[in-house]
Amino acid sequence: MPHSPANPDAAPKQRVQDAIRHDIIFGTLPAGARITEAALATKYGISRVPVREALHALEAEGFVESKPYAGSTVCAIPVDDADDLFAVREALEAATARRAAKRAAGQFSAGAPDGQWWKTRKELAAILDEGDAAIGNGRPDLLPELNIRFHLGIAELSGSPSLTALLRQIAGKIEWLYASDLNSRGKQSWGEHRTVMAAIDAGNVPEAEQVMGVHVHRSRTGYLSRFAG
Amino acid sequence: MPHSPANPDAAPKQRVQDAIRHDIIFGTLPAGARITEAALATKYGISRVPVREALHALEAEGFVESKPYAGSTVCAIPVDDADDLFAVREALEAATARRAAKRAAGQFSAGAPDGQWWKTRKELAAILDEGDAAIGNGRPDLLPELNIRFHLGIAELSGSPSLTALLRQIAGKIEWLYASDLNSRGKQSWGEHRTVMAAIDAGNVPEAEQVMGVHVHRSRTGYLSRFAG
DNA sequence: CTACTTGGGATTGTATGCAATACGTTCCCG
DNA sequence: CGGGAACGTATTGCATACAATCCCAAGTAG
Repeated sequence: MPHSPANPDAAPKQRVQDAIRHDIIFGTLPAGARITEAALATKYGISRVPVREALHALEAEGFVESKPYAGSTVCAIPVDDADDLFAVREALEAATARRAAKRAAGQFSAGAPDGQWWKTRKELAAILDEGDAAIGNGRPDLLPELNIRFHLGIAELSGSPSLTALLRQIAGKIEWLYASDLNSRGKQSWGEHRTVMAAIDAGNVPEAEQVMGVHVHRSRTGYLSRFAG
Repeated sequence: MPHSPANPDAAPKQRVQDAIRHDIIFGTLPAGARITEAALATKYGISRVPVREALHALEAEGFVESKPYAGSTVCAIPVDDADDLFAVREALEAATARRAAKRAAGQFSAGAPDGQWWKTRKELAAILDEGDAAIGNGRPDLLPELNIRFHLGIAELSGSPSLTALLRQIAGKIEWLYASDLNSRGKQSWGEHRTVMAAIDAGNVPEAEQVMGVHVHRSRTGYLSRFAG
């Protein structure tokens, strides 16, 4: 959902925003490339206004940099920040997992079922199944996208928009890093997701926090060892 | 700079963005309040377009929530997220301080002085002096603003736009929390800033990280004890 | 030859008008 | 009297037009 390749019938602004981000993450738009609103407007057959809003949103996400009256350029891949980004992500996702477990306990027991919560929980179940199917069908290339959706889903379950927004921002950068690398830890990492989900469903707060922390930490060391060698 | 009260000769978009954020942080716009572009446009005597962009930026910052074709409302104060936000901030600022110290070592020794770096370093010195003066003159109310500028300045010194953007997002929320509370730990907390600065200037990487971590941690426990206790 | 000014062209920022969508209200039918 | 569907209003989303700003290059004075 967040960084899907293309949703033809979405709002124009969202469409071009996703398209540009995709082009940046996968290298079609290299770092330092100049971007002009007019060019994108003609390219996508829309006016400058939605393009402009998409660019500003991407600036907030950290993919492009704009200077007033001067134009926008593509930011550099934050490869030097990888270690620190993972460290922050560790603290952040430990918090989302802990809070998700806390809320889960309330959802399963008490008498005020939250429709949104159950919807997200169902989506997560579907994501896990899709991932397993992707592995079974020899399509591990689908895992990165599913991976991000899983982690954002957990953040949704935490019920904290603040934390979700922060994770969304970090996840974008991490997706960028992984796209430059070719993801590999895939299968083993994916299997750990069910452990996280189980801890949350059980309402086991400390275990949820700990398991998620270990999961993210492994992802971090995996990436760093692959990249820095 | 980031959340200044009002800069009359700034761009309209930036001006209304700061004004609205100020109104939200200091309670003029209460949580749940409906916001319409047209009303703000008349209020500030400008067109709907810059207002619209300001609102979208504030949505990315987590202060307002917008639904397509339905309008925007002021978000709730993230008081339940305080603990987690401080935890993430601890990891984040430990990273910025560490990287700032690492870069400082390079700046003082080697032969490639970075103009931007020195400019930020000078601004930080001015901020520290302003804070001392504010305390001396019995104006501790100026400290929260200076406090944020100091921490964002350290992030600038780290040379990482990713980390700076993340801190900016978190700092906005924390400023919001502190505004609902009335800041108190002020004076002692401010004094710790010179310790952080000294560690960075010395290029003492582990000490910079550790001192900043303790500083933020004290701020966290101080807030939580005041609020929950 | 250098430094400063002064144009032109390109690009973003803002204003206005129109189209698309959501929400509340009312009216009709059961 | 209750429920659901059509409708009107309010509000956002997009398109077009214009103004403000910046960058760069050419030209001129010293």
